[in-house]
Amino acid sequence: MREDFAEAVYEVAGAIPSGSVLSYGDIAELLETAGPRQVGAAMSRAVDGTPWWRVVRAGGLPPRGHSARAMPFYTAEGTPLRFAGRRGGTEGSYSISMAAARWKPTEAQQAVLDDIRARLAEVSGPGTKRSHPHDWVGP
DNA sequence: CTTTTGACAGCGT
DNA sequence: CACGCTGCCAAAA
Repeated sequence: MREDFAEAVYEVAGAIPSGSVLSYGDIAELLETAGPRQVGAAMSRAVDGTPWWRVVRAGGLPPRGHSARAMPFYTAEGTPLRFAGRRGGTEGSYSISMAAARWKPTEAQQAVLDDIRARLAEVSGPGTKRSHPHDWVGP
């Protein structure tokens, strides 16, 4: 049943509740497949309707080249932000308070995420997987 | 098959 | 705090 990596990423993104966020790395870790860059690559091709602004960089910075477009969503959803300088209105430079905004899934939500991961792993199950005998670190 | 390419992460300067 | 470098890993060329 062919679950694309990108598909899995979109499902996870869609599972993030309003007002919360996950980092690219978080999602990569969740899926136990690939790394942050693949998640970013997938998000860049996300279809309209995907809550892309809820997937941010580890440091709390919004997706490259999309900070301005993301801002309204954060203010609307009440996502905890921090502003540079916090002196007057230096807007344009802001970031998300990861400590406060980072999504902490409940058990039920975690189960859903696990399911997504499992379906993704199904693709590279026994048989289709080819080990990498290449990277042995040798004595 | 090899090479290039990212909406990244982490550390050093 | 702002760059710059290196590591990363799957997909596309």
